[in-house]
Amino acid sequence: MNKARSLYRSLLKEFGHQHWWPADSQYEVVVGALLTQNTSWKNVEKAISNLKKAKALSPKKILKMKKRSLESLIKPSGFYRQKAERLKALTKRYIEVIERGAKPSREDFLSVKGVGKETADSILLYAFDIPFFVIDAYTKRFCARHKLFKGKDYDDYREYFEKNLPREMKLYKEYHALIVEWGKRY
DNA sequence: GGCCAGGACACCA
DNA sequence: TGGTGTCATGGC
Repeated sequence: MNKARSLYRSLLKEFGHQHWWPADSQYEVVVGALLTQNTSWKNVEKAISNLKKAKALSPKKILKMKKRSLESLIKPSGFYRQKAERLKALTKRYIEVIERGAKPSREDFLSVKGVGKETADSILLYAFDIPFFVIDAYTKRFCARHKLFKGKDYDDYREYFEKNLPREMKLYKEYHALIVEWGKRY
């Protein structure tokens, strides 16, 4: 067993299953992926709760809603002006992807302003069940701390994990969630 | 009361 | 390509 796999086993043993991504629908995952950018999940929960209470957590509602109204609902998640703008753009793309029917590509979401690699991969993995390994600041710290891998940029790290793990969507989901949990503690 | 969160982008050299 | 400023709220 390689080091990436054995570290996964220790994380799972220490923290247990994380049950990511907590959401009632696929679209809710997409919304959460954008709102959680550089933001604690607690604050994202408040924003999503506001959207639910306003019965606005659907692609059509979000698109139809006035930007000011959307801003006030997602305010707790911070950066609310740009997030309102970007959430609308992402939602528009999401609808196109769904209506097209075919499996979404990374570029489908990466090309949306405000969606970078981590957010795009989070959407592909957690909303669409497509095995892209999600990299974040914790992951890089995790690699350094355990002398697992030293990469140059995002895709270096992603490829490292994807080459050293079986290509299983459920494993990718759990591993990333565990690394985040690890990162909060250490 | 300061620090930072489940980032991304613009602008600069 | 690398470094820095900006966006903003709420929890600890």
